[in-house]
Amino acid sequence: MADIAMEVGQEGEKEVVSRNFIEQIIEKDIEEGKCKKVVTRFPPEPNGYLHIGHAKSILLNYGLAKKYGGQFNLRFDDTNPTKEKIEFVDSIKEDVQWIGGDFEDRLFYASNYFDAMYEAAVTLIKKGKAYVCELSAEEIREYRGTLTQPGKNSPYRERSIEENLDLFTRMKNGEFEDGSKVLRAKIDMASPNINMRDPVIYRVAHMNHHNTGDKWCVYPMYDFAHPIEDAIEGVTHSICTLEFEDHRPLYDWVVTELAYENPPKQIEFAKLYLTNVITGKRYIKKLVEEGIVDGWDDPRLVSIAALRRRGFTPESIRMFMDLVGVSKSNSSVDYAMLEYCIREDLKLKKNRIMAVLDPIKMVITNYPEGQIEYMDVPNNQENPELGARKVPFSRELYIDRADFMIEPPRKYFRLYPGNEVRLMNAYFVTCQDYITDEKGKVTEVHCTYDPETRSGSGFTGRKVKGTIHWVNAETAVEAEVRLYENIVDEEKGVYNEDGSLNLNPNSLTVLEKCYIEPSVKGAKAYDSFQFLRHGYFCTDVKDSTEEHLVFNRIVSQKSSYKPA
RNA sequence: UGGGCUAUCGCCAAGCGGUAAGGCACAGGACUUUGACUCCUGCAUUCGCUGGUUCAAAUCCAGCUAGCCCAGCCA
Repeated sequence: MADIAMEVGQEGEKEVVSRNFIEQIIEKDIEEGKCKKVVTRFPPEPNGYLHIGHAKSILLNYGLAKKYGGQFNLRFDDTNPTKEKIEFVDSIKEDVQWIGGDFEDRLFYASNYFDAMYEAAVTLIKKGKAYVCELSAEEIREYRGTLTQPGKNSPYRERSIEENLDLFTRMKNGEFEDGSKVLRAKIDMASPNINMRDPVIYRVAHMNHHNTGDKWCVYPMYDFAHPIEDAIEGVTHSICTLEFEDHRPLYDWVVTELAYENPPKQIEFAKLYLTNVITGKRYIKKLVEEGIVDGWDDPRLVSIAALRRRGFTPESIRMFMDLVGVSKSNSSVDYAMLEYCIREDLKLKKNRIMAVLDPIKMVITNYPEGQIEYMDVPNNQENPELGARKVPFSRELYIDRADFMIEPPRKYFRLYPGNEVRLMNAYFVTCQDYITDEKGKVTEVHCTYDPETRSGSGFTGRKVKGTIHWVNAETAVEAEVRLYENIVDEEKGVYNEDGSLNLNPNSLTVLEKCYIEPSVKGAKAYDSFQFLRHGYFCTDVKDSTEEHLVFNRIVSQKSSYKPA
């Protein structure tokens, strides 16, 4: 999103270039010589899979580094072993790369800086700026005061430097139990900003760390660790979300007390919220853990893995982030904007095939029995570069139930008795008759075709208003189609107030006996394409086989047909 | 009188004292071998509210109002 919104008008017109507020800050820093080379980073904690909200952060940070010729790092902020797993670091690496956050060889771990952080803590103690506190967690909370009342000093606040050094060393050496002692920064218990009321900066946790194993039993807290991580890597602009604004004074306190030469600067921006979906790692996590969805990449989610499985492209997500922009106001972007981006990206890029979701048989009564001809069908009508294919056509076809009506409403111009339509890429057909079962459900439609109207023949004798999809009955491939919808909508939310689940009952619809063109049989051809007359974009998923295909619906195109 | 932040069209979002960009959505129309796509057209006399400064204010000042965040030994 760094190369966002640049519109150059006609010659002579003024050029409109807009920059987001972070770019303005960076450009000012560069101008003033405060920053020679821009360094940004994406610092996830490996405690879950990435979702679309993270994509905004990744692309923002990456885009900024790229725009200003700087560098972008991926760094795991793994300072709390209780929540982190190697499974998550692997998935995060993959997702960051997939989305286009190219960190080259700069993959870092906060846990690799534990030695430096420990030394930094010792430095603080020696400066008289940190002390070992033996208050319990509850007591610390009580001493902290409230939002409206100041806190009071810990009785351990005035220990000697020597004693603090000794105690901290022994904390590191494993002499104390979890929770018995913490190291605190000595700042101001009366600060109106609660984060400055002698925050805990190191805690004891006897636990195996996914990267450092059993080497440590003391771990730094985020507020202390993060600025150090940034400073070590030479990060110039440490971009994070709005809820960390109150932490900035502490961030600055740490880099100041530790006297880093070119201290990084924290800048906050608003998280991405999307209508109609569940963002928020903890909710996604809950759905996964409770088995409500079939994993982190369930297509009903908006994790990056799920978006990938649904057929969203990295390009479409990048375009989306460009359109969304960056600001400091909490906002919720309309899901329609994401849909627009995937339509825009796929429409010239992917094959468009014919398929019927709910088949009814069509018999062309004046077409010779046993004859098959192969129609030339462009893979994408708007992009000849994608080539063409041969699609078999014969006397018996399947069309979609929605494309035929016995008694059409006004302005319906697909098939109905007496009406003529085009079978896409084939002939004009006119409905002569239809057959229903005992319940009145249509089972067969009988038509006649006009040989002169073959597609590509140049026939201009008359026009039809409707064009419908079809599939040759004998050679069609049967498929199972799974239509996925986002798991919640905006109003209801995933969970009710009492904690019960509020699952969208239509979040997954399985359609059996759908028919797909035979010419695209074979899994590769199904990698994301436009599907059906109104153009669902689909992609195959892991269980595709020769005769049985599974699709995820990504998004439907707009349809301007509205029955009366 | 805790502190911090935000407020411009249904949804995002430019704008940074000189008289409201753009995109999505929506609504008309043209075109059409996908009712798609494409192409035209329309869509904020007004910038949360109220005052003030100024020749001129969405932009500066003051006071309100609304929303979000903060009292983890999470990040």
